[in-house]
This record gives sequence, structure tokens and C-alpha cells, in this order.
Amino acid sequence: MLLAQLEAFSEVARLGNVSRAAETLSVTQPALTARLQGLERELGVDLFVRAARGMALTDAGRALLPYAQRAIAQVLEGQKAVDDLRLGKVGELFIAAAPAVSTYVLPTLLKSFQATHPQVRMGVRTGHTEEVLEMVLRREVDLGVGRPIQHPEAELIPVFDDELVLVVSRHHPFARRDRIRLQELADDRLILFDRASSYYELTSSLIRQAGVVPESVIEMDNVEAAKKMVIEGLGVALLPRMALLAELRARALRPVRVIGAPPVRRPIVAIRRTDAGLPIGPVADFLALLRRSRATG
Amino acid sequence: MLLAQLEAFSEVARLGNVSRAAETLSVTQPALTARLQGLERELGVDLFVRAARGMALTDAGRALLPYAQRAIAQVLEGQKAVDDLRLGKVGELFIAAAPAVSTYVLPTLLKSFQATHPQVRMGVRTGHTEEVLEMVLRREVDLGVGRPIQHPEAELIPVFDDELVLVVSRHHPFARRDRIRLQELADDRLILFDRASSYYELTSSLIRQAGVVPESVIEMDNVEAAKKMVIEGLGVALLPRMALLAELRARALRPVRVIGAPPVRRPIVAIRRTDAGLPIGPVADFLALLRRSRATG
DNA sequence: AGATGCGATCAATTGCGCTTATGATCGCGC
DNA sequence: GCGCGATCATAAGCGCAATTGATCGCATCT
Repeated sequence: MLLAQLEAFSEVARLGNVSRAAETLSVTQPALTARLQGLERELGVDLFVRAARGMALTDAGRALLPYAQRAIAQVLEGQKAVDDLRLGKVGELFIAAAPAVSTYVLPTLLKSFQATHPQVRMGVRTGHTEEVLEMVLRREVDLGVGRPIQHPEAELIPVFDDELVLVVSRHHPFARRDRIRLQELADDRLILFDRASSYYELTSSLIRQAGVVPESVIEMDNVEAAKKMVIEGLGVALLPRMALLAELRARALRPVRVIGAPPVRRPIVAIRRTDAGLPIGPVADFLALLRRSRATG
Repeated sequence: MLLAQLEAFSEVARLGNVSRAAETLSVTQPALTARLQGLERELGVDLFVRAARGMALTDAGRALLPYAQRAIAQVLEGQKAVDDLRLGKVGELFIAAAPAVSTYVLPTLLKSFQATHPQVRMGVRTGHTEEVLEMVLRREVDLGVGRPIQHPEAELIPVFDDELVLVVSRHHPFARRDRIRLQELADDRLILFDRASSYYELTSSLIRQAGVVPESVIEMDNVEAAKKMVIEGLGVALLPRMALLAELRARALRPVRVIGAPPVRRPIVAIRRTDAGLPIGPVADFLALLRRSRATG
């Protein structure tokens, strides 16, 4: 049985006239006649009584009509559901993100996403990249955001590069200078944060690599506290740029470039299950937003 | 969009495997692949992620699946509904019938019909043939049963011929004789029934035609009373055979043939709206039963 | 590394529906 | 009463698309 036959049946039943139904369906009248005959042949009953005045439903036709209409309606609704999803109108967007992303990137992004996708249910879960990967693999979230991590069932989509920025307080001597030499850091107190974060390792190795042994080190367990310490003039810190946007803009913290030390860039990637296919709908839209957000970083 | 595409989609989604789905659908694997690709092209989204292990639904596929399944289910249920109707399993059988039919024919018939069609809702309305016609035209009933009556929107289907039978009591002198001459009736009391019925006219004209003026006439308004009168020996009566089946079988009434007077036969017909099409299902089954019942008359 | 399973692709064929054109029937109006 | 318009059915030709069997490419498993 063909959907076209049911549409023909439904439309002819509605209009009681093959020729007019042919117009509204944009086919020729013989084509419709053939569809109806095919349907009647397949079902083994007459669906219409042919009169000079047109077509009238038989009992069998009356019995079939509601089923045909419901079948057609389901197809249309299905198309609409897929369209809505494809266009990102409806759906879900659950994201797992690393703490820095979750704290400093997502709020702004999700706000503007919510504005353009009011019907999309959203949710965020925070964890380190390994946990993000787990949540993606367990399908607890539609998308993960974190640093690159390899797994056969996960694929990574580059999103933007974060950068470790050396910052000092506005009153610090370095604040007036464009750039300094790494050795000058030896006199400063270095503020590290979150042993569990990948930044810790990066920061430490950078320092060690330069043979600089800072006079003292303060270890914090979160970025927010570290920033406060720097602002209060307790030391300098290498912090991810995405965590500093507000303070840099307000000039509460000043970036300092280190001569000879190339910027430490860390790619941020989106993590998807390999078997989820190309992102569509809300996920695709959010990914695009995420990549554009590089400009704001 | 084709129903075949939705079936392909649904089955592949169920089995996660194009080749196996092709088997259960009795088509080749490339055919299924083509259907899926066509559906994806039409919807503008991927429905499956192709992996070495098979096919996995995408979000879009998951969104579409319930609609596809419901559409298919509606089609199947529609087929079943038509089949049930065609085979007379379900449906309605509302009959309008002339009084004699309603009283003497339908009870037996509907009893056996009910036995073979337990799921069919039945109903009977009684009226003279003109009223039966009206009920048919107003679609209050599926079928009328009565004497022939012409109307442009009604068609008549011969069912059986009823016969007017001259009956006498078992003690009547005629009871021992095969046949009598019409003139012999002159000595008898003639029992007529129901001025409103067509039988009245027929009976009267038969008598008048023979030039016989019965000694006396008793007029009853129903067949049942008339039969009782005859049984009690109060006279003779010309009554429809279908109203006499029980008494003839019990030999409480005896039929008498009148020499030279051909049997008065009256066709009983079924009455259907012209625009209702060929009877199917319960109506068709009952019609067949009705025509076979001629044997019992 | 070879074998296996799976889906995509290819080329030839078939079938089926669509369109245009024509026929058949009926009701209606002049 | 006869032609005309409306309506659905039929016929013939065409073209698209589905089917098929074979083959390819890829990935995984052994």
C-alpha cells in the first residue's frame, strides 16, 4: 500500500470529486483514479460509489477513512518533528564541561542560546575532562567540552584555543610593561591553582623549564580565589584567558607577555560519541556558537 | 514520502542491521539502503549512523521513529478494519422491515445471524413498506425489507416470493381435500386482516374477481388474531405463507388450493440506497441468509 | 594477515505510475 | 429530443525509479 493512495483516498473522500481532488494534489485525474482503483483492489472492497454527481464513500470507505487520515497525520507530524529538530527549534542540549568552561564560558553562551532557542531544554554538568568523556560515552549528555582526550568511541571537534596568560595586579610593576623576561618572575610569589586541573601541570612545567624557582608558591584549589590573590597583589599567576575575560576588560588584572616564551595554548574541543552522527539541531547550533565564541576569548 | 521508506526505517531501526531487515521485509539489501537514503534525503537529516557493526539511530532517527511506527500501525489497523467489515465480523446491521417480515421472518434469521456474527450490532425497526423506504433513504437503517416500491434513490434486490395461502382449521371440511373451487368459499366466513396492509387489497380483489360474495367477513387488525380465528373454526383466511410456517408445520392450519386460481405470489425485496454501493460485510451476509431463507418459506 | 560481516555502489532490467488523449455515461437545459 | 458539460474510466506511450545480483570498500575479529 502506498501513502499516495491513502492521500488520494482521503482527499477524494473530502471533496467527493476525483477531478477536484486531482487539482489539490497536483496530479492528473487519471492518476488519482488509478490510485483509488489500486487501493480498492488491494483491500478487496469498493471504497466509493461512482455516481454521475461524483464519488460517495461506501461503508468500507467510511470505515477506512479515519485510519487513513491518522496515518497521514502521523507522517506529517513526523516530518515536522524532524524539521523542528533539524532547525534546532526543539530538543535537548545537555552539556558536560570542564570546570573553567562551565564557569566562565557556558553562562554567556547558554544565555544567548536560550534567547534563540527558547524551546530547547538545557542542562550543564561539570567535571574534569575524564569525567566529561565518561558522561558523553554513557550518553548522559549530548556534548562534552574539555581538553583533547582520546577514546575509540569518542570524536573530538576543535572549538577554540584557550591560552594561559600571565597576569599581575594593576599595581604590580609589571603592569606598566608590555613584556618581561621569565627570570624576572623569580622575585615574585607564584600562585598556582587546582592540582587536579591540567593547568597545574602546564604552569609548573613552564616555570621549571625556565629554570626559575619562584621565591614562594601559593596553591589554590580554584581559579576564582587565585584571581583574587593576584588582584590583592599577593603574586602573579598563569591563568586561562577564558577565566579572565571580565577582569582583563575591567583592567583589574593586567596580562604580561614573557619574552621568548611562546604563548601556551590549549585546545578546547567538543566531545561527541562516534556513533551519534553529525550534530544536528540544538547540538549543531550550540557547537557553532561555541566556535564563534573564540572571538570573545 | 513512501510508506515503504517508513517501514524500511522502522525495521532497520528495530534490528540495527540493513541486511537482516531486508530479509524480514523480503527485499534485497540494496533496495533497503536506497529507501533509507531516499528518506534521509527527503527529510534532510541523517537517520542512522553507519558503523561497521551496523546501523544506529541518530537523534533525528529517534525523533522520527515513533511517528513512523504509529503511521504504519494506523495503516495496518485500517486494513484490518476493512477486512473485518468485509468479512462481516464487525459492523452494524440495522434493518427496517414490513410487519409480517419483522414478526415471522427476522427472529429466526437474526438468531442464526447472531450466532455466526457475534460482534455485529443488530437492530430492527418495523413499518409498512413506505415507511421502510423512508428509513432506508434517511439512512436510519442499513437495509429495508418489504414489497417492491420504486424510488430513484433506492434499488431493490429480490429476496424471496411470499405466497398468499388459503388456510382452514384442521376440522374444516376442506382440510381433507387437496383443492376446492373458489365458489365453495361462498358458504364460508372470510377473515380479513389489517386494512393498512397490502394483503387486504390483494385478498379482497381475489375474492371479488371470482364473483364470490362471502356470506360474512370478519376484519382483524393483525395476522396473529386472524390465525386464531381460523384455528377456532370461525372461518377461512388468505394469509401470507411466511406468517403460517409454525401452524402449517404443526398441522394446526391446513392449506387449501383453489382450482383455477393461480397462487398469489408477492415478491419480497431488500431495499438499499442506490449510493450505498454493493453490500459488503454484515449487510451482504444477512442478504445472503435472507435469500437462502426462501427454502424455509 | 586473511577472513568475515556490513553497507554502499554499479549496471541492466523491470515495473509501475504519470501524462496526454479519448471514451463512456449521465444529467441538464434549450 | 438532442447536444453539451461534467465526471470518471480507459488506452497508449513515456520516463523515472525501484529491484536485482554482483562488486567494492571498510572495519573488525581471529
